[in-house]
Amino acid sequence: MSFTPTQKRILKAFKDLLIENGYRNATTHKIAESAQVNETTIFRNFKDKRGLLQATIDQYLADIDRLKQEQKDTGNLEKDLTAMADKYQKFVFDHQAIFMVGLRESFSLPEVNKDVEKIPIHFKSLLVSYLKKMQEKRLISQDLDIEMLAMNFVWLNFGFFLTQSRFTSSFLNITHEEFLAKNIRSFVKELKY
Amino acid sequence: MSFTPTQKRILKAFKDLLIENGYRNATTHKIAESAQVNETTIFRNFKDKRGLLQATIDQYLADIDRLKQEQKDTGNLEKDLTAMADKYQKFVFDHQAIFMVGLRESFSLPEVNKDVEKIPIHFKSLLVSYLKKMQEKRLISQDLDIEMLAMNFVWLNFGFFLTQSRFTSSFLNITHEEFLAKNIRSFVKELKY
DNA sequence: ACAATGTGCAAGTAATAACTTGCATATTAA
DNA sequence: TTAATATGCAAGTTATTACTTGCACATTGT
Repeated sequence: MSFTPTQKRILKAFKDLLIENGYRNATTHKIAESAQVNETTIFRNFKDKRGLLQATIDQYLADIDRLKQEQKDTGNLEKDLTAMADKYQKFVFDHQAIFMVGLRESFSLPEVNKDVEKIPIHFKSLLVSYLKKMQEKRLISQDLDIEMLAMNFVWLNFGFFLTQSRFTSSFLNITHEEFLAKNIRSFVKELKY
Repeated sequence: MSFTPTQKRILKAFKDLLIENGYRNATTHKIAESAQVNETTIFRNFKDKRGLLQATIDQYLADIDRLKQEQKDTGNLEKDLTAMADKYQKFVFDHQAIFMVGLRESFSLPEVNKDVEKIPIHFKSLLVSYLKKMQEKRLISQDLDIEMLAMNFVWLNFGFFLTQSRFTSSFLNITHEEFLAKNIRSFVKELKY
């Protein structure tokens, strides 16, 4: 999992092209051009194009494990939920390349799709267990459909992220900070007694 | 805008492949196979591959115009918002092919992306004007951030649709009906006094 | 009955993309 | 200083893909 400077440049170029064109349409020619290396250097370092994808997935999976470790609740709803949403959004942003591939090439690369699916699944279970704990502590209303609220929050974040990343209209887009501040406050309102 | 049975079969096969593989990776060979016609028949009917895309876009644009026409409010918040969400989701579902292409090939086919962007833009402005009207009629709270709530609703629907269409885990997915029933009720709660 | 129209089929073309190979050259490590 | 290692470069291979052409055949309207 440690890479030479050349390998890092190649992987960076590869990821940029994944975001724009997806795996199948990211040509080794363009990767080489963007990384400013000779095309053959790619094959010598990563064996084949699949090797590039595998290296990217390996980085991603290692990072998911790290994400699952850290977790600290304060009991302050707005603060905790903001932190969770922020963490989730930042993670998806950092791994945008593999995330987009998992979405758009879900049919041709089902393994990648399975790996990407792990994010919303983890995010949802994180939310469910957090909300249940808050219910036990009597900090939020007792008659809430927690499963639904958690999914609601996941969909909202997912929808926001994709709108930001795929649409340019300012009519649809706000800043990450504004999203966190306003939308989470409104979500928290739903939870209170 | 009227097509022969052969042309309809070709367009159907094309759209199915757009959903799975996107435009660039939908090969004329596979389209022909799926439509059970000879590959040459495609070119004779639609000139080139771009012609297939254009025909699909034309159908989509005509349908968007139709969507913008129909609009009937009852004043019943839950009913109206459910109808809107339902209409939006059904529309996106019907035009999933072009919708997915606009998302995943936003860099290589920016024109398609622009056309697809029209949906959330229209959906948002529909919601904003509806909520403003309800505010004037004193049917919902006066101190609401309507812009934000409308976008919130758009993101929620968008996130739900993509999760449904791209992820298979039952942990993340519920039925269309359940989504409408539960999530909209919860959204309506936020609006009331 | 016949002419137009649409489709199937076989063959081919030109461009692109993922690799391979062989060799020259530059950098680094003993 | 020398030997290993990494990279650049030029050329080529193989497969795929969008698209073309020419001809045979079948359906349909007059």
